[in-house]
Amino acid sequence: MREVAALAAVSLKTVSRVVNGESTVDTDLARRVHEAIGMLGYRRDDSARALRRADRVSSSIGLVFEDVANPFLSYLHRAIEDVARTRAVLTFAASADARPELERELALAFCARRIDGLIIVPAGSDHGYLARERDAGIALVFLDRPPAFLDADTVLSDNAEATARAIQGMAERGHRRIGFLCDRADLYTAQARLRGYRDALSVLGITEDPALERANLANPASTDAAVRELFALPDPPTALFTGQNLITVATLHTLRALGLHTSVAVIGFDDFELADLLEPPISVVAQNVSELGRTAAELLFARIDGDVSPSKRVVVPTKLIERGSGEIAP
Amino acid sequence: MREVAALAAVSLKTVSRVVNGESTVDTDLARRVHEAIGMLGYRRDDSARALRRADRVSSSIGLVFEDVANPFLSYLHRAIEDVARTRAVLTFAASADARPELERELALAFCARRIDGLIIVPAGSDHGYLARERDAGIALVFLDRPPAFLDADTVLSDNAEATARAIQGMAERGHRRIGFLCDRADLYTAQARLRGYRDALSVLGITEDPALERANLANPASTDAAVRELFALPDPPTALFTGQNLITVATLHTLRALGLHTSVAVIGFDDFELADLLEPPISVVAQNVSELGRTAAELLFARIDGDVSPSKRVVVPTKLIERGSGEIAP
DNA sequence: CACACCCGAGACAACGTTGTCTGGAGAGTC
DNA sequence: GACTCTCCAGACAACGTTGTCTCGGGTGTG
Repeated sequence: MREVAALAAVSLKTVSRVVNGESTVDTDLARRVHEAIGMLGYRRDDSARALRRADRVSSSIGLVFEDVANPFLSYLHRAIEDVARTRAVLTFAASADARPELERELALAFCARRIDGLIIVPAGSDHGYLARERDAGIALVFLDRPPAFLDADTVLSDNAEATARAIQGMAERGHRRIGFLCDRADLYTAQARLRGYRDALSVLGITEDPALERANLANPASTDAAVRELFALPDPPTALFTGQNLITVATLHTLRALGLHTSVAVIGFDDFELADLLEPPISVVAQNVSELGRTAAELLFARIDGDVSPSKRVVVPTKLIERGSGEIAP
Repeated sequence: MREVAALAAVSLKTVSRVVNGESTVDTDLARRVHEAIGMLGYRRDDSARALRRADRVSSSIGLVFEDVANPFLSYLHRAIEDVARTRAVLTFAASADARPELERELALAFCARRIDGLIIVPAGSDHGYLARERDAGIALVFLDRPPAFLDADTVLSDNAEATARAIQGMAERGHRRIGFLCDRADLYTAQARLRGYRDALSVLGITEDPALERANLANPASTDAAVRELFALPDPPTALFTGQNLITVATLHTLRALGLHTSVAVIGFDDFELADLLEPPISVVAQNVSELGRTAAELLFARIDGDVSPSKRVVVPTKLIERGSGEIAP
């Protein structure tokens, strides 16, 4: 910038004005500045700019996800980015691997770079540490799962209700032994979906069998083992509800290996690519991913724009898509 | 920071030293500073820090992709992030939608935030504008596709060779009319794979039929139309090669709709989730995604660490996975 | 005891930018 | 012609840090 000013024979401040498109600059000076910028390849340093500007806006937001490669989350990422782009805001993303201490580290690293806002799909069990960051002016939105020990905007799917409806549908088709497979039991989504499962059984007057509930299936191998154990039971399930996309996929592999894919009913939480081309086509509880992402981004930007109203909690409805696998009779 | 210094009754510089873990601070003063930090919730501003530090390192890198929600790219994202994390480097990501002007805008926006390096999966046809950024000290690596009008490290798959091998395999099984479906013809990957297709036909002595080559399939709808047109030909293909994961998936939908999924041979470029559970299981040319991402990240960090050797071009081998669909006889 | 040496703490300036204020030139008014 | 007003350009300080330099006090040595 100093070099540009020297070459154009103007002051630093005039360069700044030209770069920022201020109209109060003489046409001739502006031309000289533009020429100098072209010759030197000068580009404004946006981080220094954010440091100095009165509003401290960095035009960037951070995303803390479990894994950017999980299709559900990468679609969310994209949906959020689409909203951010309309405001010329860049998006940071980081994978916390469902490790609370890493989640915290990443969230704080984002804050230390003075992003304008943070969208978190939390795995941690205490987000109190973010209160200070929010007080420092960083907008916060929790997505897919609510925060713990912190009051902040939250966007969720209707996990329990949707699961309950799916279970009821299976029961209406005659299933009495419905297996339930889910993610780590300390995650809100796993808990909520398990609650929906239990509520439905209770309403239906079906006695819960703890042997049919398998949680903490954090990887394909543990899911595979769990499915095999379920079907090694003396009285195996006739239907399965899988509480997350990766678990659904792993379960399908195992059912195929066991030759049970056409005889056991399956409904999965989360839709996934090619579900309709499998044999049988897979029924799912589909989350409205773009709506989840869009809503979270819009809440975030409203806060960034100065909204100080009480925290909001938005529940985005899911949709049961019956493709065949969920409608298999016992 | 000023408040911390005042509360601990030390100078700003001492706070800085404590925060940065320098050992030349009196234990008692350090304790007072830590207490003050705890009481005030102070956190260092890493953007101001990067501005002032001699090495100008921001500990962040940028990724410009076509779409962070494309599974191939989101896995790449993850692979790169894994390397970055070992160095406590944060990862920005942005989707350029294969729009060259947006790609340029995003790349420059990253540079304006003074990231340490940039990994680009390019769609643009001229990256000369990045020469200045590289001269300004930003490391650059091109991934999946090479840069145009710019000399920079590049990591690629063996697109043409892998495609040619797949086509040869199909020909050895008796196929003479093999359709080729690919992405936008201005993308390097589409060109390279098309070249492999043509080279193989030429080696095999099969006359090219332009009617069997369909490029510019940028979305599922155009892919669907192209596949239907191929099978409306008087002499339709007996096999298809699909040059990209999204095109493969769209093609499978259409083949199923046409009832041709068990009679037409299909090999797709890029592996994808559930390919093995489809009927028939889908044969693919699988890219070594984690190796691609890891290699790109390692090249980038080598540059960031000061490597000034000539540009490297790394080709990562792919693997043909024969699952059934590619081995269907004509 | 005098001297050199070392070490820790603070003062100061600087990173690249922008908000604020001032000054001077030109135009407009009576 | 003197005054005011307007407008544009530049000087200066500041954003939150850290590199460099200086200074003072304690330690070790002859």
